[in-house]
Amino acid sequence: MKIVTWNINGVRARIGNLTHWLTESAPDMVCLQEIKSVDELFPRAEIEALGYNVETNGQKSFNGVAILSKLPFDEVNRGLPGDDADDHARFIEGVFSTDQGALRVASLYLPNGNPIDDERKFSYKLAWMARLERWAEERLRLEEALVLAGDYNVIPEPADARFPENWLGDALFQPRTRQAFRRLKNLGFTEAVRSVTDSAGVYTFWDYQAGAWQKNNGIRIDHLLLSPEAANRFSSASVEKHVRAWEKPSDHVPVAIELSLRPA
DNA sequence: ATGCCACAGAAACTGTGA
Repeated sequence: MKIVTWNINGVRARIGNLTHWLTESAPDMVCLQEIKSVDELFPRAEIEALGYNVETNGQKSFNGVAILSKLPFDEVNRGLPGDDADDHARFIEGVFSTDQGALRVASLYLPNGNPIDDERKFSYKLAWMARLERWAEERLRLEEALVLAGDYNVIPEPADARFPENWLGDALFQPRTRQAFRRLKNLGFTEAVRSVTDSAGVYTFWDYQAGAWQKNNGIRIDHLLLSPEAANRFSSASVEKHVRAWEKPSDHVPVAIELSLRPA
């Protein structure tokens, strides 16, 4: 089973791009972030026509996440628990039946957190990460195949940026941000890409500005975390970098994993 | 120190992103 995370940066602006990629890449499941659309305007017909079930947690203008799946949804949950006052659409979870039992997949869009001296921004990011950690700890107790896929807005290590020195003052590379990501991983997750390669220069985002793509000035901020039950079925990971060179690209590219699971 | 570029929504600009 191929599971992919992709920050699409506006699903309506990029629906042609998305359907072309779905046909080419043929994923079983896709976690989208930054759909920038309310649920009513999400272009579901084009995606359903390719054989996908669609569940969204959208919002006007910003944020918004979705899961596209060839497997039917047994259950859908919207929103990360832990703060009833948080009205950002950054989280959706789906549960599926496989030959190995339940598969639980979350599509998450972690807050950017900049600027770091703005309490409303950076502390919101850290609070969101703390909520994610609590939620993940609870879910791990289920001992299911669990995949936390999304735009984490976290550069985990210096090797995950072409120019790490440029990111020292940025919320994506702050010590507290990196520590929160380590704390989450250390609950018992395997980070998919880093478990198959320790190479520097693996990036998932290149800014639109200042020719970042042409200069390969990238960062690795889109991640998939696997529970032990998912990691035991995990065989490969790949970054679909060529998509960044397409016409009207997202600034992020798809990150894919393969799990040896079959539909129930 | 800021803009570079891009999207959405309201409206020819602002907010947000990373």
